[in-house]
Amino acid sequence: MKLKSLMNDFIQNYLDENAIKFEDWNISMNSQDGFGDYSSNVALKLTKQLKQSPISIAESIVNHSNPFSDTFTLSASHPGFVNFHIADNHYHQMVNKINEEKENFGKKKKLNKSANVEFVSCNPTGPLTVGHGRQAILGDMVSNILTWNGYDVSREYYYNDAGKQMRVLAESCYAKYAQQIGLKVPTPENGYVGNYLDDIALKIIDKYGKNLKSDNKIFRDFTEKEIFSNIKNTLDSIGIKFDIFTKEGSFYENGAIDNVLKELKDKELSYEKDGAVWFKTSSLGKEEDKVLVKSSGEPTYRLPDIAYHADKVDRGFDLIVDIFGADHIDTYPDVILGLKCLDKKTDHIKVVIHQFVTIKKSGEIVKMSTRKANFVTLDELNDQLSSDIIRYFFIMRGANSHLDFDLDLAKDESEKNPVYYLQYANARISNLLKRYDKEITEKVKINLSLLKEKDEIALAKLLSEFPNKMEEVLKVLEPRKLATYLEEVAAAYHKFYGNHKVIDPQNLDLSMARKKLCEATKTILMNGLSILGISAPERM
RNA sequence: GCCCCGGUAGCUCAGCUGGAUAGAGCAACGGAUUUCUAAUCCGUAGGUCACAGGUUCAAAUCCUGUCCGGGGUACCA
Repeated sequence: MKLKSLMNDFIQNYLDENAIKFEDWNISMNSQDGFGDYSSNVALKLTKQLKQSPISIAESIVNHSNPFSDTFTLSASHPGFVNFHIADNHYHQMVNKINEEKENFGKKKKLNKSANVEFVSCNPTGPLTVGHGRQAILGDMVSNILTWNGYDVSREYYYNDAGKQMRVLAESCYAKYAQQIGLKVPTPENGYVGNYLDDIALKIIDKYGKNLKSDNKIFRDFTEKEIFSNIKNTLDSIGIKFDIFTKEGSFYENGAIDNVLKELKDKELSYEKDGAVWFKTSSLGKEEDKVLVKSSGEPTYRLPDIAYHADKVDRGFDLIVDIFGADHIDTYPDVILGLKCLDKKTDHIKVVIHQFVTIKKSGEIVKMSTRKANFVTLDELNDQLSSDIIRYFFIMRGANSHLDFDLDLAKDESEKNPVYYLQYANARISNLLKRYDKEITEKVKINLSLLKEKDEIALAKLLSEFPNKMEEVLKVLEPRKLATYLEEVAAAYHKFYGNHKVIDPQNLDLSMARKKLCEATKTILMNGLSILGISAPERM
């Protein structure tokens, strides 16, 4: 039944019968018509091996007997393509299949494989910014993509509540506290200055009074708790929940970090110099060695990260995905290298890197600096925009491209806003289906072979591609690709809708066939949108 | 200096595991509205795919170099 495998079988048959050994061909969908639905480059690729012109090879293939003539016919075209013309009947069957399988169409059965997706992983030193937002949305959608493809997915948030940054945070919070009660305590150098700390300081005064000393644990613990609960609320409001929160501190407590150090030392992959412990990365193909433990005795981020990843590998996941910002581009290879040194498996670790986000407001780019509290928080976006819009805008660009978040466009509730294009297609269908049931009450047998118009076949063809598309999306872990596909589906539907009347009491059979096509379209849109975590309203 | 990402229509970007005439949205212009929801559709116009070499039957796509933009390059995370 799978179209691609039939086409591949056809070519394979030809090769086998002519005793040709060859594997390196592909079959791709044609977006423009004129050359059939799919084409293969097999003849072009065989030119050298067979020492014949590509077009004559293509003609020979095309004239070979075709056991799948119910599904496709063939043609050859210059300079040597083998074209597959798919029978409408195939697409009719696909529409039928979509309608039978509904929300399971294109969905993979459980693989019995586990996947772990780590994302956000931001230390509780301040509110989430739009930069984290991109990562949060990306990670959530990647998780959904894996679930859809049969993985058991756990979403993990890794953070450090014990490091230097947290100490600075506590000092900054004390400074705010002291300032609130009239003491002249300066904000620490490189400290945090955001307004959110004022709120927290006030809460501390409320709850614990004005007599706390600067070294009171409350400043650290209370602040962390407050900020972390805000982070969770923010994530919650855009529909993101984590299964596991892992603290960096636990790897100190359970000795994992000491073990890493010991093992590297035993393998002579680390050494001491200037009071610090160095990772001998230069002997592993890197340009220079990296510090694992500072001369102060504190580890760099590298060491716990290695221990943490070793732990993830040991937990036995079949797939480990790390979603990182562009600032990790240079650093994650060190972690992978560390794992290899510990003889850990690493080829099942996939790293998704995304570029940074800027906010565009009134046509101008808002420059952001985290420490100076000159940033746009995710909450601010949340206050102004629906989670659908936020989700959609964060994947409007591929992860590897810089993202200008156009606030004015996002707020625009007109047709200029591309997110509505998808939702509108679904709303149109919903309304039409309701209307159909009101206007046509006669029972009619379903006969999809009445779908012959170009717009109908083009739409059905696109819908049939959904499972292939999801496989592609799985390979690259790139939600944008799915969004692009859904835009194509919506466009094909709007076009069909504009050119053809679905409800026609004069032609009940055709009405029914078209209704079925609409239902299939709705299924695809809803399946796709659910993976993106975007709602599919019935009315707009 | 080194590393990563980007440079495609006036603007924002798809396309990039090489394939046949490079796509979409916005903006511009012209049409469709007694509508199955016009948040839509149809049409016109708009391109040396940054530049230069190379590989190939075939390059926006791969390789090398150059230019421009963004980011990274800590005993910060």
